[in-house]
Amino acid sequence: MRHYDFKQIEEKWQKAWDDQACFRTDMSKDGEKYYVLEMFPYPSGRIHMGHVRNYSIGDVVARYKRMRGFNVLHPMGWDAFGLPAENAAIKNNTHPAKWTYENIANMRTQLKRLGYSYDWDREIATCHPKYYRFEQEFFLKFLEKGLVYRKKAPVNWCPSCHTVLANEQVEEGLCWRCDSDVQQKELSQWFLRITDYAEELLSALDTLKDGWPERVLTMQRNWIGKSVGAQISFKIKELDEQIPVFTTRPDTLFGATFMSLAPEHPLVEKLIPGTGRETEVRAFVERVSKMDRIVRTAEDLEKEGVFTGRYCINPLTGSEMPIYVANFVLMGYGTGAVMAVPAHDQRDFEFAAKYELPRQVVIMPRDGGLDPLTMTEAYTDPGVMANSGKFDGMDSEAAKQAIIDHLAAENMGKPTVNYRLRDWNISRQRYWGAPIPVIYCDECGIVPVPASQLPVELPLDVKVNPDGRSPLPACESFVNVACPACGKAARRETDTMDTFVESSWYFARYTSARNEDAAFDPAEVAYWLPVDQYIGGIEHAILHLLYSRFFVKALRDEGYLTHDEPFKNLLTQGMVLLHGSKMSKSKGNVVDPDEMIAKYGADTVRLFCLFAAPPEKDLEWNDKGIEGASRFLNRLWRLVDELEDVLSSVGACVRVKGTLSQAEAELRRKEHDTVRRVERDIENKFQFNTAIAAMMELVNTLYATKDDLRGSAHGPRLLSSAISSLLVTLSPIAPHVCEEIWDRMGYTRNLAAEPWPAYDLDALKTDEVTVVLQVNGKLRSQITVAANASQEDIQSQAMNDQNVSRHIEGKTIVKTIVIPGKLVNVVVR
RNA sequence: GCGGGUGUGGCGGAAUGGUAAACGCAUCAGCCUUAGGAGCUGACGCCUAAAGCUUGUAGGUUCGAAUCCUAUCACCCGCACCA
Repeated sequence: MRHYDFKQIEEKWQKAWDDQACFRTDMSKDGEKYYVLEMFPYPSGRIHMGHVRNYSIGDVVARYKRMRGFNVLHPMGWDAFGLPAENAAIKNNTHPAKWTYENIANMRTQLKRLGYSYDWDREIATCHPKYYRFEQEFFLKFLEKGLVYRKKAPVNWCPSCHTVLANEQVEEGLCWRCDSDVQQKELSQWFLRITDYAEELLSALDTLKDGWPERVLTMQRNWIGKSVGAQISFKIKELDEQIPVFTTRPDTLFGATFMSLAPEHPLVEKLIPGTGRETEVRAFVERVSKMDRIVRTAEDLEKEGVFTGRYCINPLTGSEMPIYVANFVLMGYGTGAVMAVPAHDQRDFEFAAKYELPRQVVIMPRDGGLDPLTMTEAYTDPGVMANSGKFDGMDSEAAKQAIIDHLAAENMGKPTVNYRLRDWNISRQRYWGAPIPVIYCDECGIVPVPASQLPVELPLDVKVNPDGRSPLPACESFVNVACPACGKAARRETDTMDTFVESSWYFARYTSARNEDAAFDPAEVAYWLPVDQYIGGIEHAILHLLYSRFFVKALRDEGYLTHDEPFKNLLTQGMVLLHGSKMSKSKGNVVDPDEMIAKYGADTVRLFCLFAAPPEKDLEWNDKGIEGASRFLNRLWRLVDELEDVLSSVGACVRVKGTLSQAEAELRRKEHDTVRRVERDIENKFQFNTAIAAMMELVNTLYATKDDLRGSAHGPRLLSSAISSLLVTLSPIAPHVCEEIWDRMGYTRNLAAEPWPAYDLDALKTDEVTVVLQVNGKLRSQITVAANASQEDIQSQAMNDQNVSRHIEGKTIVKTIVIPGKLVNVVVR
């Protein structure tokens, strides 16, 4: 009796796979390509259970696809720039680079201990100059093309991180990383023109609908936020100015009775001089702009405003509309100005009621009955045009276009599509990031770093400031540089790029990870992309996935790539919970993977993560549950141990010929049925939990039959065959223990290189089947009949069944439904 | 408010419209053992003598519904004064 020494076994096979370069990938290999990728980790120091789950799912896919004959690319790397390195450097008085590379070394060891089948030759770290030099190259290409630009704009500022944030990194007014209150600040920053791709990013979501979860598509759709409408210009009375307005309801233009501007609107300062209302308006703007962001954007905030003293002209009615500044109008959406239609917009309705502004009904419900004087809320549905001049009587939906056409002809407006999506601010006032490759020259202005001077390396001989401010502006050797254009003294940009830029193209870099001359080898990248299966957490539904989609399109248009989308299929795995909440250090509810591996072994940890829940659902960690997983592998181990004499007597690669006894046929059937079920469950949405359940059943069957079969005519070979099939199908999930048993059974080739077994449909056939008998759809009995029994035969047997006849006695048989091999339903009245 | 999703034993979860609760955890009983936090065998939704009842709730379609449709409730997630 040999003990299941998982530690020794796992070390042995990890070394063997490594020594034989089992998982090195090569484009020239046979088979259809398959690129499976898990979201790469931030090197925070140690892996957590979420990583283990994510990478275990990916590894099963990779190993399974390899066994199915695919040429599989399965790489791993490190999202290595970012704030935590700086914070840790401050705390531990070290350097972010040292901290990061040490963490990478630690975590790489941890991942190797789990036996993942990565091609480690393609490993990348985004903080390495050989990685980010290509990012700088992209930046310069984008700059040349105008896809990246610099502008002074109000930006999201996190006072705690001392840096700006992209809109996507602000969650409910708080910094996504540290939960600090985000402030607005006016700064000159670099922006990527992601809005140029808004329409394609939206419409191409349709091409992903078979491979991406619905809710991720919906979140992206909402985030892009397309609205179709019109831009309309309102002339200001007594001033040579116009107010452009975006509206989705041009059909209500005749009902626009006043104008609302955002407090930050630049026109406000132009409007108020000479009206005698400067003090009041400025006080209001001041008060609103000082309000806490969360309070101000709360929905139940009372709608307030102040009259500016100016009027604009309704382009259709010619009537004067008072211009208000209103607290609910957002500068960041549309044009920051809203034409107010109290009768047909609830916010305008409330605002008008408060300030006693006129209300004009211009859309009537189809069944009439809308009284402007007694209405208690805005009527926002479509209807029939009224009080709208020549448009009266028209369907309001049709009138939208008609009014836009009319305005366009009069040069007062145009059809417009508005997006919620804003350009991506990629400047960060932090040290540990990729330098933005531009130089500021007093003579020449903004000068791109010449491509020949790339990479602009991040200087490592600096010390991070205890207050978190970037040390780069004070780093003379970095900042001071000769202008590439005129040669005079100039200064480098000291902002670095948002780390989401690095993660927007890493999946493509894996295809050419060691190429120092180009970001991507054209043949390699064309062969491998898109990623066939991407796996990661739902938290990246917008940020990373939207940016990556944008980057692929932008790089495509620069000629780097030929694909439109990066990720063909997306699996968003659930979180790993302990006691109902996400594991986190601060909550103190963390299960350490290393401890679990030491206690149960990597195979057991992998098995549990895959068995406890389907991949998309949250997984509740359960200390008893992992013991169950451990018990299963031990049971398998003991089974083979107990059968060692039998197995060694038949050797490897057995074939079974001849007529089988019933018990023998039953085991053979179970073997093939298990292969069929495991294959089906993996192919169908990666349902590893039910695949494992099927394999557990096979082990149970083997235990139940082994003593009878070890002495039967074909028993030994059937037992050997069933165990072999079990090992092959279980090996993607628990690779080490399977390799070890496989080896002990006398097979010489590595299990990792073994093809997936084919199940035999003939073996699945049975002589007899159980047929369920129902009366009026209710289960009454069951009978066993020959598998080839005729419909009539089954029906007559069913009628003769005692339980059935008891329930149909004295009643009229209306009809009888017979599903061959399954059930009989007798309908009586 | 808009959009997406989920409701099944004590727990995690299974069920191409066809025997609800596979597989596992927990629990209980028995066996084995000097001992066991090991292993083996079995029981395990509710109510039961039988019948009957059971997939959040109420309807519907169907010979037959956890599964399809309608309504409703609860919970989770995303966006949100978006003009």
